[in-house]
Amino acid sequence: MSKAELKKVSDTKITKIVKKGEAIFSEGEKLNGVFCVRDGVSKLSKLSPNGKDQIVKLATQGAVLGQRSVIAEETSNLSAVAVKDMEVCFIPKNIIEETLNSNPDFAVEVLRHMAHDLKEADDVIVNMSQKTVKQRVAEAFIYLRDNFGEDKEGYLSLTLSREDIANVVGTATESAIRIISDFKKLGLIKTSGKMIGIYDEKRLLEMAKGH
Amino acid sequence: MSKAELKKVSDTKITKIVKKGEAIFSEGEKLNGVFCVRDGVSKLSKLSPNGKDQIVKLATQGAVLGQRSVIAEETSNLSAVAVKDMEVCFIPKNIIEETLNSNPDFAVEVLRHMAHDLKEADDVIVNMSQKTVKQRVAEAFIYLRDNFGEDKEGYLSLTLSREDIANVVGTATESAIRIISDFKKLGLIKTSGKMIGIYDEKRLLEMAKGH
DNA sequence: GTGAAAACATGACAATTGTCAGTTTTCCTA
DNA sequence: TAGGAAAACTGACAATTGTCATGTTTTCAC
Repeated sequence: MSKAELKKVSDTKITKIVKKGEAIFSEGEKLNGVFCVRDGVSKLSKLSPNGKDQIVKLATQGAVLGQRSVIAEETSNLSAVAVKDMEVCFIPKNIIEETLNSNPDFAVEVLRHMAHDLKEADDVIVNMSQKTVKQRVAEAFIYLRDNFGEDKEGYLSLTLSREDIANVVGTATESAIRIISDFKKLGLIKTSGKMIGIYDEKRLLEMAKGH
Repeated sequence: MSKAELKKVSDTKITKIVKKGEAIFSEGEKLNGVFCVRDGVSKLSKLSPNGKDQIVKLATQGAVLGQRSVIAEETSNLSAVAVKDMEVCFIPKNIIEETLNSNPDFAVEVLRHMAHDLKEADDVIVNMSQKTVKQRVAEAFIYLRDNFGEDKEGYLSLTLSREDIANVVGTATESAIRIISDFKKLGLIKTSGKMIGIYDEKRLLEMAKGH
């Protein structure tokens, strides 16, 4: 089963609407299938012992949620909550398992995909531990632009709350807000309400790399 | 090919000795196979832009290194350096690929393994971003004890330099050293040269969770 | 054994980041 | 569209962490 075939399967399945703020699944939940994202954006986060949510990944169109847990036959280690109204479809566990066992190509494709996720996770670890909050915020904006695009006025298409930005970056909401203000004063970005637009990509990139 | 069969294959291969401090492979290198750890311990680390090394994982007996890169057909995103004399064996890429394509069970097993690694990576991300350095150091000692054991005098079997400890935890070497001194003063651990032993596991665990 | 290099340790200080306690703005619903 | 809740913002301060400079101990090759 190729990606195209998988898509075909997912096309035939009934899709479900998930409104912004609603959960698709929660940490610790046993999943009996995976979810394909047809539209919208979901944040995948994990609650830390101190009560804060760390966002580990943002998933959009084409992403598959819950794969890891279904394959490892474990409860989910992450929660999935929509940050933009979503359309998702569900593929039951047994279909996944059957296909995995019968079709090596499919397994290898999933494997490749997971290998890629693992590399990304390694990169996040290094960023988290070796970069300053300011650098991580700068990087986050570039990431959001590259992955979700911007509208005609130059604002990021994906609008996250300040709290969500802080949770992506792994810092206190107040710190994130302060840094956003600083960036605005420095002319690196512009804001309008909660929307954020990149003005000076070059300097923002320099900032992300550290001066 | 089951894990046992894989082990058999690896047993027939010529093993190589890697001395403490020597590299098995480096970041950016193209790998034409994977390495099975027969004995010893390797650190998997990634250089951050500011020149510091972040240790992402410690691999010991039974671990397979380079899997991710071979599967994704990418250069390695990590360096592997021995922190304790090692014995490793090499399995060429083409054998891995053939087996992956012909044997669904093998692919599924590798998949499971990678799913597990991915979960661990998510946990590390949360720890890095949401815990204090002190909490992370405490956690590191417990991790080292649980995964590598301790000798009869109660010292951790795996002795890392203070610098390596700092690189696991993602902090400055001086900060790590200071915290180790504090823990010693508090009676949580004992030290003898660079060796470290856990005295009060309960309080160390409390420390790791945050008070 | 001995001397040099590396690793460990400590002090002083500055920079970063978090917390708490508010005020202002925005957004949504009735 | 008014009113109330949630989100965004700001200031003051404390805690954490990094940096630099320096002294001490350990390690290891000769």
